[in-house]
Formats: sequence, C-alpha cells, structure tokens
Amino acid sequence: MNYVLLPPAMKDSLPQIIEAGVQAAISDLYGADGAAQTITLQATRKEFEGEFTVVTFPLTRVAKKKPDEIANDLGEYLKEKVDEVADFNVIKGFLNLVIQDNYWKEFLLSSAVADDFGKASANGETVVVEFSSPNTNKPLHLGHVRNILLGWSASQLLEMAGYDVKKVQIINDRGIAICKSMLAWQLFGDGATPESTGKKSDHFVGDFYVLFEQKFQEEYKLWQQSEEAQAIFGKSAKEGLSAEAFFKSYSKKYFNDYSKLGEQAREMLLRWEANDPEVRALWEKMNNWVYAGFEETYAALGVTFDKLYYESNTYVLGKDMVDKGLEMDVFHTREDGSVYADLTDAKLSEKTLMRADGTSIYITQDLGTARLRYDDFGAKRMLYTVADEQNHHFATLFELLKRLEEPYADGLYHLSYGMVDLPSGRMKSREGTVVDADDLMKEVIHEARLVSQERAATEGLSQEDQDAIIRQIGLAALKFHIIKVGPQKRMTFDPKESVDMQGQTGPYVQNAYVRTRAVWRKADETGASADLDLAKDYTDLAPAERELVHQLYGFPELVKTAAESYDPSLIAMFCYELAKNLHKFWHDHSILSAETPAAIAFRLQLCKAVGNTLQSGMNLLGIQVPERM
RNA sequence: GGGCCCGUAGCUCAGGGGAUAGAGCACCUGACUUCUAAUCUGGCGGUCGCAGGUUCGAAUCCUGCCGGGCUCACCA
Repeated sequence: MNYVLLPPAMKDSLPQIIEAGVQAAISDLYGADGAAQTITLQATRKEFEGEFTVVTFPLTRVAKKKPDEIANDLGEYLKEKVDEVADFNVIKGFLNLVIQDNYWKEFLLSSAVADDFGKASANGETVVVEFSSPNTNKPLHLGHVRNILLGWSASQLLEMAGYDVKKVQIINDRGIAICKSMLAWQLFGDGATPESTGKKSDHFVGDFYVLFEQKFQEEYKLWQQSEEAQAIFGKSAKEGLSAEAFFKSYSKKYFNDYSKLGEQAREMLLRWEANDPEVRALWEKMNNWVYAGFEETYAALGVTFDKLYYESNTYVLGKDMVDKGLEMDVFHTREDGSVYADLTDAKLSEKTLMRADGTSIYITQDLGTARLRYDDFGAKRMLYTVADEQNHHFATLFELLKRLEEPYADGLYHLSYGMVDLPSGRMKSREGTVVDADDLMKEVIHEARLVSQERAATEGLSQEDQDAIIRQIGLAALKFHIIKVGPQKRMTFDPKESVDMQGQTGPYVQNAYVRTRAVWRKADETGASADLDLAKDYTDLAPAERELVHQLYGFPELVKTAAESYDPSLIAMFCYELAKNLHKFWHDHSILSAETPAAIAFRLQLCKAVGNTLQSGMNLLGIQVPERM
C-alpha cells in the first residue's frame, strides 16, 4: 500500500530506520549477523523520556552481555550513526530513543498538516461491504445501529486505505413476517395510513406487526381453554410441565396447525408467491412505507448505500451455483433428489442446498447473491456485517464458495460482532424491551440540547445552525459510545452512559477539535502568523508537543491496521488519546501568547494537524465535528 | 455432546510475549480575569475466572477445568 505520508527524504519510517540501525550495530559491535535478528521495538511508556524503545533481552544470546550493557552499546551507536536519533536512556534493559526535533518538525510541517494526511492512494481494487440488511416488518433498533456503525466505519476505513468501496444491503422484504403486518393492516387497519395517523411510516407498519402478535396471542389464549387444546396438553405434555410452560413452547405449532390468523397469514404468503396482484399491491404499499421510514433513519445516521438487493429478487438465485457444484462433483444428490454438500472434512456439517421438491433454501440464495455481486462490481473482496450468531452460517457459505472455486472466494470476510445487551439483559421484541433507533437518537439529541443550554458557546448563531450542532453532539455521544467497543465483544448498552458527554466520549473528542478551530479563528483576528517557514525556526519542542507529533505520526499506519482488521474501535481509541493530549497541551501551554513568533506559528500548525486528524478519524467513524460547541 | 466467542478495578471497556496491568464512569479533591472548564490536577480502587505448563520474562502462548453467550435445520 502506498501512503502519501512522507516527503522523499523521509520515505523510510522511523521503525524501519531504527531497526536497520540496531541490526547494523549488532553486526558491527558483536560480529553477529544483525540482519538475522528480529528487533523488538515498541512505543516508549509515557513515564520515560523518548519515543521508541528497543527491548534488549532477546539479544543477550548474540551479544553475550547483560541487557543494560547491550542497551548502552546500542544507544551510543545509534546516537552517533543514525541522524534521526538525538539521544537515549537506558532503564533496566530497555533502550529508550529520543528522536531529533528536526525530524518531528519536518514531518509535521510537510506531511501531517496536509488535508489528505493518512489517506492511501487508490489501489484499483473494489470491495463490497454489506451492512444493515433489515427485515421490512419493523423499524430499525439498537442492534441495527451497531451493525450500521460498524459497516459504515469499515467502509470508510477501506476507502481511506485505497479501496473502491461499494456499500450494499440486502433487504428481507418477503416472507411470513411482512405478511403478518399486511394481514393485520387488512383486518384491523381500517384504511389507515402513515399520513392519516401522523406516524413515521416504518413505525406505522411495525405497529401492525405488533398488533398481529397481540391478536394472535389473544386467539391463542382463548384456544388454550378449548377441549382440543386441553386434550393436546394432556397427551403431549411431559410429566410435571405446567400448562403455561407447555403452551409457551407450543406456540409455533399452534400457529402452523390450528390458528385462524396463522392460516390467513400463510395463505397470504402463498398468494404472494403466486403473484396475486392484490396481495402484491398491498405488499408494495406497505414495504414502500417501511422504506420511506428507513430512509429517514439512515439519513439521520448519515449513511448511504450504493446498491440495494431485495430478497424478493434474490431468493430465486443460486440454482445455477448448485448445478455448477454438481458438475464439479463438490455437491451431491440424495436418493430423494435433494442436493447437499459434505463439509465434515472442514469441521462443518453436511449442508442441504436444495430440497427434494427443487426449492432452494436460505444459503442457496446467498451463493447466488455472492455471484451476483461479483458480476455487478467485479469485487474480489466482500464483507458481510452480520451478528456473531451467524458465524457458522458464514463459515459454511465461504467454504461452499471456495469449493465452487469462485474467483472472489478468498476475499470473503464475515465482519462478525457481538450482540447488544441492555443492563436488564437481552433485548426481546416479545417483551417490548427493544430499543428503537429513532427514539435513541431523539434521546441523545435531547440530552445534548440540555447540556448545550447551560453554555453560551454557540450564541449568535442562527437557530438552525445551533440545532445542527446539537444534533452532531448528540449523535457523536451515541456513535462513539457504541463504536469504541471492539466488534467481537458482546456489549452492554446502558442508555444513561450513552448520553455522557464527558470523559471518553464523542463530545470530548469534538471539543478538542473545536479548540483547534477556535485558536485559528482568534489568530485570524489578531493577525498571528502561522507561516510554515517561520514555524521551522521553532526549536526545543516541549514534551507535550513531541507527544502530539509522535501520535500524529502513527495515524497512517493505524488506518492501515484498522482497515485490514476491520476494527473501527482502534480509530476511536486513537481519537480519544489524541484529543486527551490536545486538551492537556492546551491547558499547559499558551499558543497565541507563546514566547516567540516561531513558537506561535509552530503551535498553530500543530493545532491544524491535530484538528485535521481528529476530523478524519471521527469521519471514519461516521461522526461529524462542529466548528464550535 | 461437538465447534466458535467472551471472562481484566464497583460499572463500561483498552491492552493479546516485555518495564510498576491502563482509561472512562462512579466516589473524594483542587483549578475558570486567559486561545472554549463538554477541560485540566491529585486521590481511591486489581487473586487479569481457576489450576498446571512453555519462557530470561505470561493478563497475553499451550493444556485442563469453571462461568456466560452463540451455534451445530430440507428456518431466515
């Protein structure tokens, strides 16, 4: 990957320079093959002076000396022979290296201040990122929010790392669930519409889904009193099982075999599949309501997609993939005509891909959809942002595509993430504990408004501008709170903590950015110069200044790492640390009344670079930064 | 039962061979005449689930156990 990071004279990174220097030192001082040694290099702990630390313990064998002596040897050598190394100190076998101020200055003023700092040049590769992918029977909830933030951030990261990213979602727009909403609307809706009720349209449809479940439960409760039901209970219930427990587990069976409502819903699904014009029209009407609602939510979250796939189209796909598999002899036919793949040698199970009646199943569609996306975009990498409950499904899907020798098979990745719990436990739609995405945003924005009202920082701005800022702050709190947790981890979402605006939060980072902007506004007023040549005259960087520059220095590499591991939480942590150091610097040093004009210019440039980097970092997370707050 | 994931401060989370294990919240504490106090200072807080092993060095790697989650459909 080519990073537009350093001017030609600085094309080797500091770790590379140091490593080469240490290897040369080993050859020169100890007569061993330095190039054969792996050098352990790490960031210097902040309680010691220096930026990079060489761990000398592993070198005792080649050097035949004590760690402290080796560290001193190496330190002397590097200080003398490597321009970038200004000084060193040794603590218990750890060699801490201090980098030349000139190097940091050159880096800051020529690279870090650039608007595209950290951005890789295009690599000509396309990657498809799937995320969100909701059902159309109810509005988006907290679980979707984590999914969307992860998928979006991964997309932004990949883009910054040089990829051409296509953001897609597959919308589950068919099946029994939407039929339930449709039926409830038909039976109990009385011709109501989102307009007539003033409800947000996806919530309107979701409410009918809930209503269906209510009516179904009422019907079910009534049926449980019947002789038929009691007979079944008497016959099928195991010893000691209460009626309540039995009927709870029997619900699905009741829906399929006895329920009037169930029968009607299933009939609607059949009519849908038979392309019944009336049902199709209703289906389109209700789905369009849902889409309009989703659109609002996506817009509020600030996400967009390049292409939408609909299951009503893709559920027929995959049959040619099955044929291909049969031809290649990686899939096999059973006696009843059904098709399966034996994946037991890959520590997976035997997987059916086609029923005896020739109809396909879920995973078959996914085979076809993967191929369709490849045909659409030519992407050899595809990312699926889906909760970890589907780990096995994706392992199976990827294995199948590999055996089919699909050209993109090696570039498939399941961006798996842990589900979101509430402090009270798991979210359950049946128990009404699901946190709605729209409500959530409303709440954090409300909270941001309250905090904002105690301050006067945005006085003089139009109401519209103030509202926009408040929105940005509230959403920053929410998004940062979710994205700062590593994807793999199941997370507990406490609504109280999600509206925090102090400490390790989005608004804290935003505030650091705002400060870097405020000082530039003031500089414009007072006519303070930020001239680059003037800034170069600054000497003797303060520890807080080198710390900031050093941190900026790591950003491009971090973007690369985060993109490769699809882990936005790394960026969130970086933004927080950078903001923290900016705040500390701000507190300890004056910028516009620094000792010399050169110091003022340097610090202004430092603020600019930090501000730009905070902005890029936050944008990678789908978070905006305001100019004032 | 098999497979995968998780277990670190009261709570939410970082760290995934290297120095005395870190942040934030909460609690206690000090700092606004200044470029934004949504900030900064100090304090309190730990058998890194348990037990073995590998290593100069283990929260980190290996093995076994304990606890939690997900999954192993001709459901989606």
